[in-house]
Amino acid sequence: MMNQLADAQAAFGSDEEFSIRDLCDAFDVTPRALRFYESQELIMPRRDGQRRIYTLRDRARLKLILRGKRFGFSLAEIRELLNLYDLGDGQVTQLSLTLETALGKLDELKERREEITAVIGDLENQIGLVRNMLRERGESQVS
Amino acid sequence: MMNQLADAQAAFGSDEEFSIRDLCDAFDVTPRALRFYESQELIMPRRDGQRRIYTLRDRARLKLILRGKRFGFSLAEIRELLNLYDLGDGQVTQLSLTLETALGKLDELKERREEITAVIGDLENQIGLVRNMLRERGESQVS
DNA sequence: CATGACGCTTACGTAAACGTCAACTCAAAA
DNA sequence: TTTTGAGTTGACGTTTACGTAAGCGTCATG
Repeated sequence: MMNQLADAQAAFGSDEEFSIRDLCDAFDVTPRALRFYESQELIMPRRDGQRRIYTLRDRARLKLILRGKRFGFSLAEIRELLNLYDLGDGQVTQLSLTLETALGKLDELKERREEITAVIGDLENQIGLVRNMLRERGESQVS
Repeated sequence: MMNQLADAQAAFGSDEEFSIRDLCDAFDVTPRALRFYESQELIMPRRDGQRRIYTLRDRARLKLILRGKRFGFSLAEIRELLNLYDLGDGQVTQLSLTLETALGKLDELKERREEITAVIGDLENQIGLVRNMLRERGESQVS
């Protein structure tokens, strides 16, 4: 029947807390993956007894994890990136050192963006070529 | 920067050839990796007896392979991309079908570029925050 | 009360992308 | 001619990022 009642506790507690399933559904990942990220110290949800409780902050971290993966970063590298974002939370240790790391990562990211731009350009050229071939042969059936 | 197609076509009529070591040194990969890519049909150098001989076209393909990897594409996906570039070489089969695939990949690439731009923006914000914290605390001791 | 549905941990399995090592070929150098 | 150096083919090992199955606890509903 009303499976939503299962969310009753979360509803009472707060609007900003999520079960493992909530996050899985929201980001299309498996519980196994989330537990694995936790074992790798990428997310650290608090516990209600055994059960994991995720906050909005955990959500944001997960978002970054999945983004990082799409760019070919390893989970270890992603953990580094995540640590950079933690600075806003009040941690002050070795701030300037971390700043260096951040600037490095920033350069890396910008270089990657240039690369992807180059690939996009090449691919657009190729597509132009193919379109010409189709036109010349009068076989153009695609927009 | 010249695009990959230009590189590949320059190979036409040219007699520039490379050993496996040449390519390894040029792109900082191991022979094992190149042989593996070959087993996955990403590069197909011709043989002089047993030995592999790579052309400029193979070089261009390798460049694309390594780029693709940096963006988290699997070798299987990269093979698809490479096949798109092969069209310039005279293959005409199922042109319009391939065009569809190419357009799809193009969208995917553009979306990734937007994502990476977002990440860059976030990181720049974080860096700004850290710089402020350093300034306010007057603890900026490391360059 | 029992039966799922969901979650937990522990542990082994797996696919991708190579690394590593052994054993061989083959041509050039010593 | 022996050695050396570069290249080759298996075959097995390794790391990453999970999948999968076993076995258990916990509720909420039939």
